[in-house]
Amino acid sequence: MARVTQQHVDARRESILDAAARLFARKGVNSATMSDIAAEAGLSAGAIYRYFGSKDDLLRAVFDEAVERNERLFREESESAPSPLTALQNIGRRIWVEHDDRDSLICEVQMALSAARDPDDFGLDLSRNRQVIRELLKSMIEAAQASGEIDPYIDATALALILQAASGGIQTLKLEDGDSIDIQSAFDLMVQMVSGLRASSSAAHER
Amino acid sequence: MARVTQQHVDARRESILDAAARLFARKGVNSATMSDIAAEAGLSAGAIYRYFGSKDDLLRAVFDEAVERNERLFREESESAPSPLTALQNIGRRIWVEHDDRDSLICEVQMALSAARDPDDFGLDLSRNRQVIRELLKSMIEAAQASGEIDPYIDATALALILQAASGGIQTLKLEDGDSIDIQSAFDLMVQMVSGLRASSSAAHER
Amino acid sequence: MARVTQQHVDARRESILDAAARLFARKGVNSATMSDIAAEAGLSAGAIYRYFGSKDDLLRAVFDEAVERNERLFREESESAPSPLTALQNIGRRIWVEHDDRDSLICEVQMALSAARDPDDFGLDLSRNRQVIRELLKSMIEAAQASGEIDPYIDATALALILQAASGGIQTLKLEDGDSIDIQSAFDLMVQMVSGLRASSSAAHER
Amino acid sequence: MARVTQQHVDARRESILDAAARLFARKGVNSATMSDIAAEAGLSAGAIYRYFGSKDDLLRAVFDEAVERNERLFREESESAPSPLTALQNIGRRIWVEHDDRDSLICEVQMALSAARDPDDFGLDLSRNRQVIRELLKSMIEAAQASGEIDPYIDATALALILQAASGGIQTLKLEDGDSIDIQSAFDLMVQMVSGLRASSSAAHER
DNA sequence: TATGAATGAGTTTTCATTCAT
DNA sequence: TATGAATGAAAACTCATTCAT
Repeated sequence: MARVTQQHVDARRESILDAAARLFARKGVNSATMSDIAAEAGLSAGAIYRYFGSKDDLLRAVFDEAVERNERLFREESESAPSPLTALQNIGRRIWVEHDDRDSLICEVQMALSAARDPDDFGLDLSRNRQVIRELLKSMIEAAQASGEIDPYIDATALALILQAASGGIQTLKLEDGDSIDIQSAFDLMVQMVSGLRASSSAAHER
Repeated sequence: MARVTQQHVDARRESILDAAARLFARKGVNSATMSDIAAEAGLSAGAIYRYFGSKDDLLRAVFDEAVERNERLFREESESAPSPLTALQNIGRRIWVEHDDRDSLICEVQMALSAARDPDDFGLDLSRNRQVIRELLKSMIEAAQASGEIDPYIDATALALILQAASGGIQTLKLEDGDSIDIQSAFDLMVQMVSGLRASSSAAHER
Repeated sequence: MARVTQQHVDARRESILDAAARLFARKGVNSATMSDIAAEAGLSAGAIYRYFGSKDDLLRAVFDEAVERNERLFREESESAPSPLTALQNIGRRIWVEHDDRDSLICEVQMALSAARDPDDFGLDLSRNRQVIRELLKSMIEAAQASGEIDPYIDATALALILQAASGGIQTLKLEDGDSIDIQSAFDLMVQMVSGLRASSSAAHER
Repeated sequence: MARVTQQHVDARRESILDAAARLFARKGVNSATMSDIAAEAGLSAGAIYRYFGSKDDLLRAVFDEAVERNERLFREESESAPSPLTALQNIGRRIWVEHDDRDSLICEVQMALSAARDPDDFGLDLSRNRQVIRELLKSMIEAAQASGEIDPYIDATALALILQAASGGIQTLKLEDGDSIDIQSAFDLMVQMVSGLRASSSAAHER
């Protein structure tokens, strides 16, 4: 296998990362053994160590990739969308509705991680990442408020938190109860609820 | 030793259950060791086995209790509230805002469980439980629609799913990022968004 | 085993330390497995971890104890002996001739350690310890020179090095070829060689 | 490929043997991995197996070569030296003072081996080898006694043991504390101590 | 009943060895 | 011949569970 160059190595790395993300999300970080992951990737346990120094390294890599995907998602949509609200909707659609196996992991992995690990280890990074996302959401909401798409009297921070919570929750439910759920309808309704905030503006700032 | 009556036994059982729930939520099911739990309950590791046959039994008991609490929560509120929407709001408030350590576990434990276990074991029960909750929510929403508190053209199933997802997500965020979050504002906004569905009804059923 | 107090715990710790020292010396640090050590101590592998956090901890403990024994040996003899040379001889005798299994490990363990480990880990401590011993030997030799027991023209540093080398070497040989060796005669001759340095003084400082 | 002749194969074998000896001595037999050795020899791990059937084979080969070098050392010196004592001194000098990396391994390797391996495997050979060396030393000492260079009342066996022990010990110290040691002075003193045995003869056999 | 020492099965990790290229 | 990816058999370590006290 002397000729199996970088390309092959990269592909392997990817497939391990993929398998790990899948299993971390499915079984939890602790329950997913290196053997499980190796099997899922079509390898023996020991082989993984050629690509990742330890289970923790692998975990970190999965996490980093999830973070990166998330950022890319936000960046792409906010750059290409015609308006802030549209951007928000597109991001929401991609998280709620459209997704391959890999995309769905963006949030699950983080939740699985946080549920399964000592906060001292990863917790800070996870928490920081969630906060960053919340800030991004808040900025987009404020932009939408500035452009008149969302009621300016709404508490942007609170809305960002709700969107994050609902998205996270939906990911978990999709992952676990996948078949018995009609995501599309839920997403449409969510959009409607956010849009509805325009009409109810007077009620809002009088509370 | 005959004097160590049922009362004492029950108290011990309770405190173990309590400690277990706390630790399962805090560290994840796998990372919480029997010794951890015993220490948290003020016992030695071996003693737990007098009250629960195995860690799995304990896990199951914690789960069952969480389910039971959840049911009690719904029952109490729907019986005492003056209207369906108020009931929903009260339930929401108790889940989002008011809660002692124990209550906050209602959802976390479920998430922790689902994140940490092989779906073959617990998954079905968890999934079934979540479905039951969704049905309950749906019934309450439909009741609110019947009484004119919520726009009747709204998809009750979708709303139930959103409420469940958001509540679950909020629990996780509270558990992990607790300090940096303003739950009360988020809850108020959530209430407003659900209420807002009344005003936007015409838009909704024309989609 | 609730009543098995500190005394029992200490005894266990001792016996594990004992077994570990024996096996480290006999098979080398790497080849001596935790199971080996446990078996030698009459335990299962896992049990050791109740007393020592890791194999490295155990190694360190064995090392520390060896150092301590060594120091005690030097201290006792140099305090109680009637003269510096006698002290040196007594120390020598205890290292070369008299010794139970445990004492013989004083040096072997250090050699086994150094032979089997990455110098980055333990090497510095080992080296420092050996240097300390050499300094002690040198001081004793100089005292003997001051009191006229050893030729003052002898290079005390060089003699200390020789004594340390010979003692270390002897320990290894004893450990490995034990039965086929007549230690007593070798020790007597060594004493004679050191004593002989008195007579050859003139030759020495004329070189 | 037919051109890659015996010459090339032998050179490769030599360089692997060299690398292995160096690493066995430096890191210990267990800690030196086949990859380490291969890298040190400028090869890949798998390639070694073209020259040595297994790590154990390689170990054995290193050992055998060390033995052979040792024997050659003794043979050369005892043949070329003008007198038995001079031969002993020359051998000593080559072991204590002069040596390239490879020569210094003569003893270290044996010590590393013995420290790192189950006595059942190699131990016997090692022990036998050491005994052979001791016998050689003894013969040379006896020759020196016969020629009047060393006091005939000295116990030749005991002196051989001391020389072997001191040489072995020195090798270890040199390997590990190399820089902080003045070998030359120690060697000179050792020579002096052996020579001194001439003068102290009367004292010796009267003890 | 409670303790906590001990066991043993399971998990991560390492590395000699094999083998497709 | 040489490579280095992959395997698989240990070895370190963890922890649910048992049991003598």
